[in-house]
Amino acid sequence: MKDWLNVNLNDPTPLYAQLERAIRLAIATEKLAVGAQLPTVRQLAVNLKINANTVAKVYAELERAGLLETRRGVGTFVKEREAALTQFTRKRERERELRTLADRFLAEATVLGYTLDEVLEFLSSLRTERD
Amino acid sequence: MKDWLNVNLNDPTPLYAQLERAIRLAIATEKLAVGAQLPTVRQLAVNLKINANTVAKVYAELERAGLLETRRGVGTFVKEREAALTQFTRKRERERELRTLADRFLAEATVLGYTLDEVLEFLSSLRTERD
DNA sequence: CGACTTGTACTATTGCCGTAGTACAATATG
DNA sequence: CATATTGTACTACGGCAATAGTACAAGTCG
Repeated sequence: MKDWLNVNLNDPTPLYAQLERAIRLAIATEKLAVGAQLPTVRQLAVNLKINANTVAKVYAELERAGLLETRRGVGTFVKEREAALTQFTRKRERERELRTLADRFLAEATVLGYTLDEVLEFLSSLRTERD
Repeated sequence: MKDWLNVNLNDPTPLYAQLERAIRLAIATEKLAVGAQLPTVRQLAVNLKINANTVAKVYAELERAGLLETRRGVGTFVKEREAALTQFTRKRERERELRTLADRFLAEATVLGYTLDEVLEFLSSLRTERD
């Protein structure tokens, strides 16, 4: 359960950045629905085996960004507002971001020993098995 | 000229990690062919506006990984791949990891508004992008 | 009210990334 | 041989990520 929100200690990317990405992604893909409660700061820290401060900073940052809403003594929840942001980004920007994502993904895949062709083949196979 | 091998200072990912990724990717996509010479440590440092030590560490790391070969007073070159390296981990395991990477990548691309087909097309274009 | 839960705010400390500068080692070249 | 070029090694330093611990603030609930 709760396999979203994971963090990789081997990844050189800072934990706070990984966690923020994970939460943003979970919200965007609606694995975290609007109004849903996130794990408490302390609980998530224990789950991910990271420090509570790190989690707290991410929550605070995401609240500043308008994605989350926190109520003391209650918990942290997914706020209503969203969606417009990604659509309003320009085409060039989106392309650049896709490029970044692809670079990361391919680099990680090649570390596993896959060639570019093999990765492409794998992704192609996903196309058929999806809806 | 040489638009591969770039680094983003805004990205929270450490520079050395970004650079390592970029080089691995360039090799995988054969923008850096086997035997090709990489920029010198100092030159690349100037180009990317980062410190020479950072570049040197990446080169050293990639040599340890068996991807590069360095000859003092000459330069750093792409080594011939042995390909047997990756057989250490089990196939099932590698497949599962690739699946995880792919899922995340596709989810993020989807958030950007891309379809699976568009992503595939984009990745395919990387293969033939040779200049 | 009082105990509990939740998020927030500090301080202190450790460790690594990245920079800066310098010196050295090995090789090519004239 | 002398010099330039290339990679390597080392020290020192600043900055920030992350940990650890503690205390506080603002709610909930019995």
